Amino acid sequence: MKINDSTTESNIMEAAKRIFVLKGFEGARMQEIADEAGINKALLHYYFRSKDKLFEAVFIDAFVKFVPTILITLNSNSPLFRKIEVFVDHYIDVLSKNPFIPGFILHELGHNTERLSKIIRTVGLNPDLFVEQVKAEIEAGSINPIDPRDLLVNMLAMCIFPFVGKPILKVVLFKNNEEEYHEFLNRRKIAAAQFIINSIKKR
Amino acid sequence: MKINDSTTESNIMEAAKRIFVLKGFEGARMQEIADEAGINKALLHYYFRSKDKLFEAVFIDAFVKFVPTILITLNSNSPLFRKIEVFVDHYIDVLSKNPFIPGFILHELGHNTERLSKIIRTVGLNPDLFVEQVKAEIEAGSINPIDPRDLLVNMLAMCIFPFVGKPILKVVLFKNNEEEYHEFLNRRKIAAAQFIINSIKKR
DNA sequence: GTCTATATCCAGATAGAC
DNA sequence: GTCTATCTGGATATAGAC
Repeated sequence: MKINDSTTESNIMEAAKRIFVLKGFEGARMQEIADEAGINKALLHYYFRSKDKLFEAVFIDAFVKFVPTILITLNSNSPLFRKIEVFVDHYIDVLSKNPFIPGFILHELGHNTERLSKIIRTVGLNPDLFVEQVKAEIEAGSINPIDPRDLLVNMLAMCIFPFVGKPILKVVLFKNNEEEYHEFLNRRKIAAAQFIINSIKKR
Repeated sequence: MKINDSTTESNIMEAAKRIFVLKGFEGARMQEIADEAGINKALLHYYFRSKDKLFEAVFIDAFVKFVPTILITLNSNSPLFRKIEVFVDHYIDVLSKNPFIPGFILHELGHNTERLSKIIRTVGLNPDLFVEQVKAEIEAGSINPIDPRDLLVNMLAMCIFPFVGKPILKVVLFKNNEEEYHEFLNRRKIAAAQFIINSIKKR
């Protein structure tokens, strides 16, 4: 495991991550990354041979740091409703601190499917445990029938969409007011979980 | 109103839309657009002065053609549950035929907020009627209490996320199998509406 | 390891013939 | 209106001194 000392290499990685995440691969400039890291372009190429290589390093790092730590809550052994509450709360919390990550990952993944999708497989995201848990609840008759994968997609959608959709939501629903948008996000930590649970709860 | 004859100008617009939507502003090349339109670069600049101008024309066109025609179902005078069903069905249907549009609009909007957000305001998306309808239902006691804006966000999220999240969903949930992903989308036209209605329905 | 200077390439934009 | 040829700027990448 690599330690994140304050070496030049990790400086570059952090700077590159900020720029790439904000502007995307095509939009980012090596000059800008160099400036952000407080060094010059030549040094970027000394540490990472090319823009492509630097990007790939950054993308893998961002992906691995994010997606699994979030999905890990799915593999806990909490009861389903509690798990949903924790998942939504935790997910929205993490994304609030890194609001541009989901757009970044989804955009780059969508424009480099072949090259980057093997990264996903390498990380090995496994929803099986969650799927089984939901199936068990359905068979036990404690929740309404639903395809477990649909449920998972819904949970992801409810958490991620407010961030990728921010520019349009802010204008259309929140008078372009950053404050109102943030209140919305805070409410959402509870409201979204409630919405999901309400839908599958047997009453 | 402009008629879409098969003039050179509209040829360019259509070609540019395909390329821009697929690759984004930064990723698109004027050469590629020219090839797609079966003409040469110089002619692009003859009709639209610059890449910026061409992009803006394309973006406005895509935005205006899409967003309002979808949100129009929100302003019909159907009863709420029926409205949700129609909205979800119609929305997913339209997006299935134009799967890259939401990612395109959201990405570009997020990277050009100042410049493009006035376009949103110009189009004038107005959720007031829907908001009032939901409020009325809540006061009448026919659905569970919910912030109408939250409900709208949830509806959008349930429809849009499967498309922007396709690359990751396909790998993680559908064995990288395009066929399975499409079955998922088809199920979803009904399942998503059901999920939403279940959540707010009083029982 | 880090810098300055430079090479190389490519994309957007223009000139000008037809 | 449409083309070929060309200009120009900017971005990635390399050479080579320190």
